[in-house]
Amino acid sequence: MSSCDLCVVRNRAICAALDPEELNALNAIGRTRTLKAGEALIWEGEDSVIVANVIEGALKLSTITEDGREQIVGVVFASDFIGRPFGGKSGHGVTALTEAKVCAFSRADFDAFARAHPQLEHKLLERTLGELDRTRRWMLLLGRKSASEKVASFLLELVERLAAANGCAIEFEKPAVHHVTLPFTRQQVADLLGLTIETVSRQFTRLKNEGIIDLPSRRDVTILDYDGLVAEAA
Amino acid sequence: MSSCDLCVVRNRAICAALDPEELNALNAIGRTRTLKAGEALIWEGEDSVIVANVIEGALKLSTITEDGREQIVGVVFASDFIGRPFGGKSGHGVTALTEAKVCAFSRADFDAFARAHPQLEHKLLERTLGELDRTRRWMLLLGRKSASEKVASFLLELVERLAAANGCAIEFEKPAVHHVTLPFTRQQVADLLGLTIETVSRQFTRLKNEGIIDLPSRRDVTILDYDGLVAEAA
DNA sequence: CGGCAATTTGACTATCCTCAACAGGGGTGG
DNA sequence: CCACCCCTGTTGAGGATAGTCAAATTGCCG
Repeated sequence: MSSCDLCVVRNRAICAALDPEELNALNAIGRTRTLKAGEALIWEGEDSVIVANVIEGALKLSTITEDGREQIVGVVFASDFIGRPFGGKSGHGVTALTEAKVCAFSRADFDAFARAHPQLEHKLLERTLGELDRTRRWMLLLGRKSASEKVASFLLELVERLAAANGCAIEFEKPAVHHVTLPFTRQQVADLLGLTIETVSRQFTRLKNEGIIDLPSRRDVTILDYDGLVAEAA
Repeated sequence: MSSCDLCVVRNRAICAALDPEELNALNAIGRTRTLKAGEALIWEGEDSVIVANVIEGALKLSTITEDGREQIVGVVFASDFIGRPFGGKSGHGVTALTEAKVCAFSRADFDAFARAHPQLEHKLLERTLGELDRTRRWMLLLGRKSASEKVASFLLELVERLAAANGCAIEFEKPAVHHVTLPFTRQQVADLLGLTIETVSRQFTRLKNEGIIDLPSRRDVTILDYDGLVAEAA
């Protein structure tokens, strides 16, 4: 029995394309790995040597300029795919935001396996197309939105994604009071939104003062007025 | 004989994965279409009904906020793929920047054909992964670079991509004097960089005054000091 | 040559960044 | 168990970058 049978993302990750026998073969070339918060899995600019599925936790993809400015270019959660198959260097580093568990493969092994299993490649293609859509939506935020719009949009996107990552894909009650535990520090939120930490902090407290959100702790946000937040997101 | 035999992007577009017989079958479901500059091929938010290969010219992918702010989220040239296969709405409009020629398919037809031809899906996957890499690099520009860095980076990326699109993939002499004809208006450059038209204009004239570029006409840029431009791009 | 749209230039302003000081809270060690 | 410390986050003041509004200029097309 392959350990995949017990995998919590078995039916949501790209592995869902495989039948039990194929899954066994894939399992044979992968190994699960646990990362502490802050631990890096892939470094920016290195030759792409591993790819992985996220089983649990959250990781950031980010690039840094020579002079130290950082931009987070993606965040992945359970069931998402990490890495750059089929040649090339990885243009961004991958670092755990929370404690995380991934199912990692050597890139060469994965490439060969994928090419032999078109169903898997198809899933990967769908996932990549979706990620590209999401990334392009984020570009509108980075290029054209104000600080207040950025922060509001960020919170909305986060509740939606976390809800999806936790399986409740069917129903998502929008006008309710939501609660989120951020997998980010303020600095990381800033790096995601293209702002400074101070500006992010000011926007958070402004939203709190206006009664749109509450901030029970540094890592927690309660959305008290969902429609108000939508209005802020422009 | 399929018209693909004469196609100038035959060996660079995703069609390169197909043998002559398969190509015939693909050709049967596609039709070439010519677009004038400014003409739209896909509208933002509509159900994805067509996909296409670019044969000639340049097109922009862009999203617009309700209040009219626009962000260009991608630019495609000859041999690039357009559209969103496998369900979903298109999150951005596609509009010709120059006169353009595309090879268009009904999305349903293309989906079915692609699923039956893993080689084609593989090419599409590689292309999509590459596009995702490029898009993520652009996020660093949007989120973390200053106006002067944005404009310099834009010019460098453009000469590189146009050189690649014109086939000279092997050799690209960096330190030489380069000349580019922009497929963009100033407004479109602004929408690409997340700036205003005035700021773009000021940066162009500054680079000109500093002898780094020359501006023979509104649509033409000559790079006089490549290294200087690289230095500006940070 | 005139008209029109795109671009440039100028003056002023607002937003966000920078630098700096302060506050809070979670963990450690006494 | 409490006090202290360090890290993260918040708040404040001032300044710089890019945006806004307005006018002048260019160059393209009939």
